[in-house]
Amino acid sequence: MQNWDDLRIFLATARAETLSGAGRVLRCDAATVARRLARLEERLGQTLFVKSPGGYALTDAGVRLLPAAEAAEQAAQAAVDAVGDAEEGLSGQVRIGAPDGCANYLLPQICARLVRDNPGLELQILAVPRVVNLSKREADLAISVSRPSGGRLLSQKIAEYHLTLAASEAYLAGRAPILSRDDLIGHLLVGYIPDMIFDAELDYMSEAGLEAAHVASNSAAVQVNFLRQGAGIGLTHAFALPSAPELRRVLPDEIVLKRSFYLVRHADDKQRRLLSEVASRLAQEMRSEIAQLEACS
Amino acid sequence: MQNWDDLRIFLATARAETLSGAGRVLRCDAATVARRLARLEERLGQTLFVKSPGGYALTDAGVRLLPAAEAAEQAAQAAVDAVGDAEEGLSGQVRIGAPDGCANYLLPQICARLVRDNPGLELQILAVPRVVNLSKREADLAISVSRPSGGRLLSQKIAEYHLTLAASEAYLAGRAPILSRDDLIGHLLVGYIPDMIFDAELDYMSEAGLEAAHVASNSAAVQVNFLRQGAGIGLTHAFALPSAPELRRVLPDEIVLKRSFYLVRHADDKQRRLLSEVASRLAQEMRSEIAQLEACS
DNA sequence: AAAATGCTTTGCAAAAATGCAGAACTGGGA
DNA sequence: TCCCAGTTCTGCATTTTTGCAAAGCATTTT
Repeated sequence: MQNWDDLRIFLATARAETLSGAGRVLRCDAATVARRLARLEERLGQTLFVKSPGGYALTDAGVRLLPAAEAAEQAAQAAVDAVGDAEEGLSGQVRIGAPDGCANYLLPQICARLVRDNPGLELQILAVPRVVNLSKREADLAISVSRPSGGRLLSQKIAEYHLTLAASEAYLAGRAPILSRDDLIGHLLVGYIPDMIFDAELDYMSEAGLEAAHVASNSAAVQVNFLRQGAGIGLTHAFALPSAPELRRVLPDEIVLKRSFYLVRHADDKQRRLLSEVASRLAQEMRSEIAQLEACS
Repeated sequence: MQNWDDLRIFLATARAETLSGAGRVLRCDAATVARRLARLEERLGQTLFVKSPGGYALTDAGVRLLPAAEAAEQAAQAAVDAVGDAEEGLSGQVRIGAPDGCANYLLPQICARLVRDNPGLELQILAVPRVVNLSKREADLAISVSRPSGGRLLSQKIAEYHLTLAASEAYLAGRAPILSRDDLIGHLLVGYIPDMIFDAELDYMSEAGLEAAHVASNSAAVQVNFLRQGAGIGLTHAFALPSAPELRRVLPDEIVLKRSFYLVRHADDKQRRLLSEVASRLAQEMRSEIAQLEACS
């Protein structure tokens, strides 16, 4: 292998499945990516991608090459880890994928504390309305509402949290008090867009025995903002309520759903001290943050 | 890590311990090596080498980086292996280190056959008057006369061979026939340079009860050429005799030393199909070659 | 059907990396 | 003592690589 760096370009392209996509993550022009891939193919004497205006797709030889390129990525990561954090403090970059409720109401303050305490640390929050694809390296760490199914992934349960019905004071003021489940009939419901529920755990409404939402979003944060605007009643994360003072719990004792956050990471990353440290502190901080936020509402 | 290829330069320099040495194996200028190392150090924010006109020596950070760079090398090798040998035939480059007796009288014909049968294959024979350093990647495979002591090395016994006393017809013709060990007294002896014996297994002479050599070389092949020129009597590889028709065995039944060749390779290379294949064919060919050559003399 | 959006490919100018040659330096041997 | 062989370092010409912009294509949207 004459130039190990071409493996980096190959890997990015295999993941992005497109020259321009690879160029974005590599911070270079698509033309450069194309030329370096061409060089790699020439040197290996094998065509690695089938090229089309729709993108680049791996050939058989390409998929054979993939694991080796991933191993090289591991090594490169290990390299920066090896020289980086010899002394105290965490340093480096880690990207955390999370469902948007968590990303909006928990991670900002937690990550802020973490980077304040570790000047060399760089955290990125990737809020995605779907389960984040760790295998494609969209993120180093992912927070999920269920254990991952398969793949070479490690998962650990972080914390439990609760969902509760809530609505704005303004909305409730103009209507009859809600004292039992039956009083919910006729109310506007805020919830998920049914066919965009990417994880069965998010199907709150049917579990709570509620009908489909009248006002819906794929984003938990948007739903909260609906509620704040008085759009109706909806199930939201209890830990989101303190940041929305105009919201009141509805039937807090009757309707309570319990969920858990899981932290999942790639099995190959087990050795990476930085990730292990961030993961453990993240879990710890999330536990206390949830406990505190849920208590004060 | 912005450029994985810099790890390649780093690794070569760490092994060569000198910019110019690294430049030679990398086939590029020393200045280039220096500049790329400087870039790598800058990007990692750590100084990797202490520079002196005597060469480059690893710093602490450098030795921490070393295993990661080696892992990257593994991955790069796996990459070329992955795409290279999908179909029939072996292809790629493998360098075989061997003591010079083996390198001269066995490997040439064996390797010639191997490359003839596998057009994509490229074999290099590294004849060294010492034990070849696999850890520094001087060779992919090594043939040795003893099992390696330590390190992450795998070894397998290939074949037994024999050493016998021999001298040229011309030399013997002018002297009294040698019928017993005692008749050797007064003869000129050809052997190894005592203080250049790099492996105890090569200390034939003392084992055979012979005194120090009058004419010596560190090379078994040179010793054979001494014998062919009628310089005296010496212990040589039985398999070398067929290629030297003017040599005759001396006391063939009384003095016979038995030795073995071992094939040793790096433990990290266990996965590399090409190396495994070459190793096994090499062992097989050497066995039959030795048997054949020793028989016809 | 036509426009528009995403992609790849290509040509060209700018930027970066490389090789070369020479200078400066060090250590070892006659 | 001087010299020699080995190294690293530096400036410059050349080659290579890169980014940009335009062009070409397929697919989807209007």
